[in-house]
Amino acid sequence: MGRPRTPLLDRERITTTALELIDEQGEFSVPQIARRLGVQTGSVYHHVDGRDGIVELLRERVASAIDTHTLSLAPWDAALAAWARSYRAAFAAHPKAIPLLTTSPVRAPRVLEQYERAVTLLQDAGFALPDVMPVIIALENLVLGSALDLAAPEAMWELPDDTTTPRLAAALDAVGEGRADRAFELALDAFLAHARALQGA
Amino acid sequence: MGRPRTPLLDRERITTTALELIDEQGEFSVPQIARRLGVQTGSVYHHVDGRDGIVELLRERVASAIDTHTLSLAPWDAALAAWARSYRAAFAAHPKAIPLLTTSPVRAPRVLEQYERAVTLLQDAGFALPDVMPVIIALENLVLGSALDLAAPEAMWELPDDTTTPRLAAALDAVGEGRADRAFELALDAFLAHARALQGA
DNA sequence: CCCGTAAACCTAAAGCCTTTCGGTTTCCGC
DNA sequence: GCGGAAACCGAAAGGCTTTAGGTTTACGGG
Repeated sequence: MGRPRTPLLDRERITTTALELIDEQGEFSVPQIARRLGVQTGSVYHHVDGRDGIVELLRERVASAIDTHTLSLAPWDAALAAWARSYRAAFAAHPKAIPLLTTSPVRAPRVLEQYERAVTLLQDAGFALPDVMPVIIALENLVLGSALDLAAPEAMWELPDDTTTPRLAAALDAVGEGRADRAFELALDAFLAHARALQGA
Repeated sequence: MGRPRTPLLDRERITTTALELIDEQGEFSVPQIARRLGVQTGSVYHHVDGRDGIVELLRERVASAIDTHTLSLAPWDAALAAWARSYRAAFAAHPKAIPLLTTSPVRAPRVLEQYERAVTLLQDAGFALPDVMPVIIALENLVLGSALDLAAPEAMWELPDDTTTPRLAAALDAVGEGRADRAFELALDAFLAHARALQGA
C-alpha cells in the first residue's frame, strides 16, 4: 500500500489498454482498465480526466496514425486523395472505436493542425474561400461515413432471409468481399472529379 | 398497486419519451423514461426488450420519417437525390440520436425494404449488378457522414484561438451558417455526376 | 542530512445504471 | 365464474463513474 517504487500507471498505458479492450469487445470501462493493469479503479483517475479524458486520448492515439506527409504531395488533388485514404485507414485499424470517436467535437491539436494545412492547400490551389470548408467537410463526411460502415464489417444489413429482399441479397452477393472499400473509392473518385470542376470557379 | 385499469405504458409512449430525452440531453436511460411516465423502472421491461430494444424502436421511429415515395420518382437520379435528402432530413430532425443509431446494423424491415427498392431502381436504370451496392453504400455513407456532422452543429472544431489555426478560422468564417448543408449538397452533386457516368458502363 | 510537499496508490463510499424476480391486482376468454 | 395472462410495484444484485480521505514513497530546498 502507498506509493509504489516504480509507477504502475501512465497515460500511455491507460490509452493502450483502453484501445485493446475496444478492439476486443467494442467498449471499455475504467474498472476493466484497472483490472488489466493490476490496479484499483480509483487510481486511474489520478492520470486521466475521467472517462471522457480517456476517449480524448483515444482520439489522439488513433488520429496519430494519419500520415500528415500526404498533405505535402502535389498536385492538390493527389494530396487530398492520399490524405483521405490515410485518414480512413487510421480509423479502419480500430473499427469498433469509431462510434466512440465520431460523437464529440475535434479538439486534438494534431488534428486541427491538419485541417489548417488542408485549408492552405486548397486556397493555394485556387479555391474560393467560401468553397474551402464545404470541400473539406464533404471529404471528411465521406471518410467518416465510410469508416462508420467499416464498424459493422460485412453485416450492416441483417437480412431475415433472401426471399423478402431478393434483389438486395443478389446485389450484395455480386459485390462480394470488399464492398466497403469499393464504395469508398467510388465516392472518393466522385468527390475528386467534382472538386476539380470547382477549382478556380 | 397491481395492474392499473388503463395501461400506463406502451411501446409508442416509451419510444416517444426516449426520443424526447435524447433531443434534450443527448442520451436516455430506462429509469429516466420510467420517471417521466410516472412508473417504476422495472415496468418498462414488460413492454420492451431491454435498453437495446428501445434503441431499435428509436431506429424505426426515426427511419419512418424517410419519404419512401421518393424512390418512385423519375428519372433514377432524381429519385436517388430526393431519397438521400429525405434520409438525411430524417436523421437531422434528431441529431443527437445519430451516434446511437449508426452503431449497430440495420434490422428494421421498413429500412431494408427501401434498400430493396433502391437496388431495383438502379438495376432498371441499367447499372451493372456488381456496381449497384457500391453506389448505394456510397450514397448511404454520404448521408450518414453528413448526418454525423449535424450532431455537433456549428462547433465540430473547437479552436483554442484564432492564432494557432488562422486559415482554418478564416475559412470557417467565410462559409458561415449552413456549412453542413453546403457540404452535403456538394457531395451529393459530386456523387450524382459520377453515378450518371457509371450508368450502363 | 532532514523534512515538508507532492505524487501515486489504496480503501471506501455515494449514486447512477441495467436487468431480473416475485408479489399483487386487473383484465379477458372460455 | 374462473383460470391464466397482462401490467404494475417493490426490491435487489451487480456493474459503472466519480469523489474523498488515508498511506507510502520520491524529491528538492535548507
